[in-house]
Amino acid sequence: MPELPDVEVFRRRLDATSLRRRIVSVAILAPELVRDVSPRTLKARLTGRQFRSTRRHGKNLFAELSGGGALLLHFGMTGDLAYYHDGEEAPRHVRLRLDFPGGAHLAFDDQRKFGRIAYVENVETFIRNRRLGPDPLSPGFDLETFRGALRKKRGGLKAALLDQRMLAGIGNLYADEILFQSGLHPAIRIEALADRAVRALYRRTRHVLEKAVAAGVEFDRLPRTWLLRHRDTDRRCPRCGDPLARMTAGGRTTYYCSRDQRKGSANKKREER
DNA sequence: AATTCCTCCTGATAGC
DNA sequence: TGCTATCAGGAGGAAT
Repeated sequence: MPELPDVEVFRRRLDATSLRRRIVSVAILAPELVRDVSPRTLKARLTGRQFRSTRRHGKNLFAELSGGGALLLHFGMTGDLAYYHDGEEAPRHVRLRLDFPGGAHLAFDDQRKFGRIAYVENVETFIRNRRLGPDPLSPGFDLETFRGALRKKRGGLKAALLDQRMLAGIGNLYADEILFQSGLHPAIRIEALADRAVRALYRRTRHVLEKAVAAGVEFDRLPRTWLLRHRDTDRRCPRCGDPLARMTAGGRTTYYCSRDQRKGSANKKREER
């Protein structure tokens, strides 16, 4: 589930609940999710410390520790970050649990166990080594940065949007949404994009991600004019009412409107809102 | 370099 | 009701 907007919501949740509180104990319930360090080392790095600040790059959440280093969480397909107290219902698939004084807990929940838990010494180094592309909601993400990212890739547009080395943070749902709002076909070749299309794509990328964050990723609060309100319900284009087309792009199920999302430059200009 | 396929894991749902 | 097949908001690796 978690794409950039979800992870941003998790980050804010961590900020609102768990900063500057002593981690009194740590439970690693799924040691196989721990990467790069041993579960034992991770536990030692966390116990007795506190989180000083958080950062996010794409779908990666970093909780920076007092005394250096950071806990890295990647949420895979089904990850969630929950905060709860003793007596409240705990999430069902807790893989990592941090305990704070007074019976408060921060839990990494992940049904399918595709998530990752790690300790990183330096956030910048991690991002560089991973070759992650720029984060579309970071302050420096301007049109030129976007153009630069696109230049590194060729081939199908949606597959490129999903590539975390081109841009970090876009997943299957938001890729479809961005393409829909940009009026671009998922399989259009990057090298065939007109400059006007590149600019629309840039604007829509930021718009979609910002609005999703602002809505707290509650789909009910997003406009019905958005594709993602329809892909699991009536499967009709909110713009023209046609049934949505379905294809595979970048190895993922893709919904789009074959009337409103074209490969050529024949699109008539439009932007909602 | 791009594309396709497979794999990791668990659960919900559709179809028979 | 019970069974099986399919699918799922991620991503890394292998083969072509």
